[in-house]
Amino acid sequence: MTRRLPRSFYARPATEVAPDLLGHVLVRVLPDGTRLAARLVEVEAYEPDDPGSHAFRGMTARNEVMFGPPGHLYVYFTYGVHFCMNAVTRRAGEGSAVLLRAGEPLEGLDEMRACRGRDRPTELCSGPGRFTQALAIARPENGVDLVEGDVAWVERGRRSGTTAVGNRVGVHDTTRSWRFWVEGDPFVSPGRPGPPTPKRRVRASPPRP
DNA sequence: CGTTGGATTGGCT
DNA sequence: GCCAATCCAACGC
Repeated sequence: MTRRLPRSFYARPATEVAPDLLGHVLVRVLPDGTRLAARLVEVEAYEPDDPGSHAFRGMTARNEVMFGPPGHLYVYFTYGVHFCMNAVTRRAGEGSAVLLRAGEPLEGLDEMRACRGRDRPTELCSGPGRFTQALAIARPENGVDLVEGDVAWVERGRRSGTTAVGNRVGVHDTTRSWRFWVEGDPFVSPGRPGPPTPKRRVRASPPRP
């Protein structure tokens, strides 16, 4: 039996692949052979007809990997400081991916600490920018094959806990609740302004005294 | 061609 | 709670 998730796993809508990824293990092998691993606990889906997606306005040099075949890593640079990584989903030409937002460190914690400059396990892979930094994933890793390559892949892991659903972080769209995480898992990212669970609509403020 | 702001984070007021 | 860091795609003129 093989532990690695096959191409067919990724060749589905991101909204299906995303929750299914929770519990599986992202493995990253550094150039020197060091193996790092983290259990996925928080992801977000980005679909073709989705204004919040980089792919929404068509293919560009930046997002071309998103339009390639499924099972590849789409890495992009943001805020002039950080990298974020995604697993490409659906079929070539469609433009869809799952953002890997957080993981529980399993192997290579000291290497991750060196990359991150932090010690606490919850500060290693809990957040999309942190996650890529901990695994030493940046521009050179954009486009790597997660199914046949030897740089990074996803192995089958055990599903545990309940899957929670909410709005995506930093995406101003309350109609697509495509963020998925393991309920109560301590390695889920803090999500700055507070985890974007479905927002309540607030009524006009009451009369002042 | 200039401006704006983002699938973020960490440090400081 | 606020903001700087620091690149670049998207959009307006």
